[in-house]
Amino acid sequence: MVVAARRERERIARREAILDAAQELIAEQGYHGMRMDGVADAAELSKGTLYLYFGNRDALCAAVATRLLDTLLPFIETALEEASTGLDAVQRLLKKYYDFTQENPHHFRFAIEWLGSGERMDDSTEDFQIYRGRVGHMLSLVVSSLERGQADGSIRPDVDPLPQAIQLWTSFLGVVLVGLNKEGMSQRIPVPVDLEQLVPLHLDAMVRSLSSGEAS
Amino acid sequence: MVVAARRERERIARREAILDAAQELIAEQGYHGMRMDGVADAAELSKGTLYLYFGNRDALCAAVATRLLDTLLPFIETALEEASTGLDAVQRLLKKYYDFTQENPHHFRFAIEWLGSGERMDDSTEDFQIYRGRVGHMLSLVVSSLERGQADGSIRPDVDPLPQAIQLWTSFLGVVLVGLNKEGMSQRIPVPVDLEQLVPLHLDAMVRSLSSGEAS
DNA sequence: TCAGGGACTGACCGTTGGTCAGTAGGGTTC
DNA sequence: GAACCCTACTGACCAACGGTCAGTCCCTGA
Repeated sequence: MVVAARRERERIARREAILDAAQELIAEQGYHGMRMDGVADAAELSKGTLYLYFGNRDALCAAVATRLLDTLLPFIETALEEASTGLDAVQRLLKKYYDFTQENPHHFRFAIEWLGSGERMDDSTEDFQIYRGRVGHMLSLVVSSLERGQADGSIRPDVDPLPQAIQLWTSFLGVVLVGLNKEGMSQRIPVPVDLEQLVPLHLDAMVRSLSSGEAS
Repeated sequence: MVVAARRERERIARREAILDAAQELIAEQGYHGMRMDGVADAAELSKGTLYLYFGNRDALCAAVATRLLDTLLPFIETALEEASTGLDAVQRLLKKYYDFTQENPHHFRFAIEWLGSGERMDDSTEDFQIYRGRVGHMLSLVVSSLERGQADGSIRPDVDPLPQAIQLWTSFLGVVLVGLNKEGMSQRIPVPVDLEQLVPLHLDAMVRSLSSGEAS
């Protein structure tokens, strides 16, 4: 059926239009500032229509997050190729992710909220499953970098790659979370400190703890 | 005026009653599940009255959080006294905080949400200022432990205590955040890993990166 | 020409944080 | 002890927002 194929194309195009509208609103207002009414207005659709394309608000957020994360992946893959050792690859990967959070702070906040949400956020929708898959892929890149480091001798052989990758990832999340709100945070954390140096400091700590001790 | 003194006592008692109600609801339902109507019902007051004692919902949450954090401090102080070295003190402190998050997961989620909230959460109220002060005190304990470690030689002398304390704290936040939802997280992170080992793994990494290399 | 159905609409609903005009009653003043 | 005042408290009300659904429009295929 030719009609069915055209319908499918139109459906995908409309979905993309909704995503465009949502992404722009999120970039302006953050995930919390993004309203379904606002997306409907921006996409020139009624609110009800949004729910024909996305299960609920969280699913729409997840779909936008997936889009954003997909723009990051090529950069990370390039960085991994350019790395001289596995340990170097881990550093470059985290650095690239950090740069990404600086450009897309709202995406990062969404990810953090999801991880901390307990049962509050409905992540059973298909769009969320897809996002989850992307996160899993990112983690697998950390794991393989650790394995690469053990193969080339730059990373301690007694490291267990999978749990260590999670440790690397999650500890990095906390550092970035605080480093992200440099302006507001200096009031939240009632101590005078330059948050700009936090990420390099953390990367240094991670490298020290992973390094086999061989000359780099 | 005797009357004024009694009024003041009554006011404090009522405030405590509201805090009791809120704290119980938070323990049951989490910070997000806590409703102002629910607190009013539980405290046998009208909702309007709550706003005579707390600037807004966030302020009430912060006041409960302050209460909880205050129960943690003595345990941490004891742990610091029992520590043999500064490096040991850092480990014990983080471990005690971790135990606290296991017992009070909702408090921890609130703290994370505050840190990541950007401008969303109104933390300008007096109750929030007080909470902020408590957080600052916790951080100062990490700083002094690092200094102690440099004095007794267990921690590298080239560590800068204040930024390093923030790095320790924030990286720990991320690890605990993920470790907290052990059940749900195993579906969020699409990788099979025992999240129970995450915190020890992270503590080990932190010790490796801080240690001066001297025998413990 | 007409029946079928997919896409879309927008008025409506429930929930919830926050507001404010009004009330009750103990304290103060004369 | 009467009149007044002031503090604490009330609860009906509002606006914002995620989500729903009966109804409409129009393309398609017979």
